[in-house]
Amino acid sequence: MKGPKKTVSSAEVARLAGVSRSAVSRTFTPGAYVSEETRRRVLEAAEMLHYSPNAIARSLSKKSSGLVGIIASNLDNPFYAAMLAELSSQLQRHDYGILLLVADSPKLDTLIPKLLSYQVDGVILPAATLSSQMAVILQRSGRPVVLVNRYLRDEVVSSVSGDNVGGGRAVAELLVATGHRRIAFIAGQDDTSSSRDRQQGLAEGLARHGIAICARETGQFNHHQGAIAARQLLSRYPRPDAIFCANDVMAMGALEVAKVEFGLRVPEDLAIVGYDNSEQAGWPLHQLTTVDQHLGAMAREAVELLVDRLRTGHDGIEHRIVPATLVQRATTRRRPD
Amino acid sequence: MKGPKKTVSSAEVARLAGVSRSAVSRTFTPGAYVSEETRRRVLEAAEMLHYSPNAIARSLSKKSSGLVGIIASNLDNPFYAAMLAELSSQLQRHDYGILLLVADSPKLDTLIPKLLSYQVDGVILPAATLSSQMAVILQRSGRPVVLVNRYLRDEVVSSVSGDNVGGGRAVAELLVATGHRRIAFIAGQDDTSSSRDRQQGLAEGLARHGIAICARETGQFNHHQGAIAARQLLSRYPRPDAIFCANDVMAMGALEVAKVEFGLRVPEDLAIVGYDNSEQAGWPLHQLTTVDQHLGAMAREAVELLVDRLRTGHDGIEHRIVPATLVQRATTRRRPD
DNA sequence: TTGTACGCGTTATCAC
DNA sequence: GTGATAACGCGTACAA
Repeated sequence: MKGPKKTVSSAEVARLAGVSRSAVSRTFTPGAYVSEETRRRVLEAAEMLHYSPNAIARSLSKKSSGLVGIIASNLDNPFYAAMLAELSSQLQRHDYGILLLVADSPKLDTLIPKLLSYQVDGVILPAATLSSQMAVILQRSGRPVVLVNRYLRDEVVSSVSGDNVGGGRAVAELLVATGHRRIAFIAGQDDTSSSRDRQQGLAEGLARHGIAICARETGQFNHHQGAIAARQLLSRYPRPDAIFCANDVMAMGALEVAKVEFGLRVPEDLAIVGYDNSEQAGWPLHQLTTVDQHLGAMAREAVELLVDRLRTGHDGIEHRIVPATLVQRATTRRRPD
Repeated sequence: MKGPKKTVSSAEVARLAGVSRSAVSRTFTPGAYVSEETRRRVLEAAEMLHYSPNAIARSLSKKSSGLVGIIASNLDNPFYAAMLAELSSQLQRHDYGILLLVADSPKLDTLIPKLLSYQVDGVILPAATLSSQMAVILQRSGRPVVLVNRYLRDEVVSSVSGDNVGGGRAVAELLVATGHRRIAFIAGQDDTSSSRDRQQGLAEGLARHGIAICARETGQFNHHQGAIAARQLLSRYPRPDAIFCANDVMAMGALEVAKVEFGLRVPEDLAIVGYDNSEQAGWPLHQLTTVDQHLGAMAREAVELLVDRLRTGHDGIEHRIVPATLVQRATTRRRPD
């Protein structure tokens, strides 16, 4: 029993069913006028021929592909891997297909036009580090674009992000309440809004208690650089008594350096806080205090935002912020009540 | 400066350049007969109009979409996240677009036809756990299909996987050489070839020294279940002195249980070995001995296999195996030389 | 080398 | 309700 090597078209179904191509088309178009009788005959013929409508042809005719482009990157970071899965899931729920572009490749510039050439209806960019220039190029193509976990200063493109400032503030409050005074920050990449805002939130929160961030290093959002940054910070004198990292991966790097290399007890000698509440953060060996970004909600909002633009056709820029929640675990001291 | 809201076609370019549509088409078709003169004029006109060929229309005309479907799953497992990134990168290198399907969603059955309706030229399935039935459905659609990290008994569909048997054997040799005799195994999902083969390799390797696997639990390839499985194993009497897990994530779960709950010293009291050599396995806090699958090579082979089928049109079933390498770290004792 | 004409599979429009 | 017919944007024999 071999399947249909050759592609079978609506014309053949029409012929077999003894109707016109239009009838076939209507049968497969939800909410179109077809009598029960013809519908039945068409479906029967389609079944026999293993027919199913050609989405490519439909796209051409409808001038809309039903495809959404996702430009992913940093899939080695669990947060972005999970984000991709969540976005895909949401888009699939809305019946959109997904054209994936992984941006870690060098020749990204040539890949974007390629994505566009497939007539994607819209684009989602879940990325802290993609050049902002890219978003503008996409926007210029006339399709709705939504940035996730990052925004642009000039607000020229829609975005959904977590409340990074609020998250940073919550961390500040926790650290101060648990007796810390020398608080350091490990940033991600400098030009990302997420890292910048988390730092700002921390600074603001500390300022309320007359404290300033005592030191700062950059960790590029990855484990290795995070470890290096921590090494720098912990070599200072006086040593910080708390480190807030712009994401979990860096925090785990810092945690390792603190325990393994400096023999510090966490949280007695040093408190460490991450950001993202990735699955690993909850594992017994880490028990990392962190901030939950509510990744699922972010994905939902992003897709909703995009789908709304797609359905209604209006093209307003919108900027949504999803609240963040502090998750206390074992890398910070218990807060006195 | 707004971009082209309306889609611009080759006809308009042709008119502006004073040539026929064919000339435009040829200009954008690598290796077609166009004089330098016309090519220049066409490109100039195209530039002015911001024209770029419509891949959807081309697909319809050429009866080939240039799209490859990837059905991903378990993106929370770093191995599969990395695999997706690597496959994408390779496909992009070969100039293929990627239609992504994330299979964790419930209504997968309705999603596959959707994928097919976009006329993907081929499909890659990087998945240990996807139902084998699905692969057959895809195969039946007449498109080349490549399974990654899994194969089917009846060999009816092409595949690329790691040398799981060899990897298991290498682990057995290491454990025996470092003095272990009571060796347990934590399996992934039972019906997956990868888990099955790793166990078989272990069993074979041990058998050479007259040893049998002393106990076995199932951990579903995830951290939580891996921890539960380890809890079971370590509660037995006599306690195993080594545990081999079918992947790293489960091994890290086991490691935590051993250290935190049972207060065991690793590797003195208990050796633990994982599989995948994921990035986390190398982190200082884990230092997990594991087996490197050479994920990059697997992805390369898979794409090569598919692209070859696509270009040449021949449809032979092929089964490739990528060698695995043991990576010794701190969760096993030093091997005496 | 260039242009004409047709086909790709579908949907939209309009008479019937 | 139904069936011709014209788009949709492009590749490509074929003839010139």
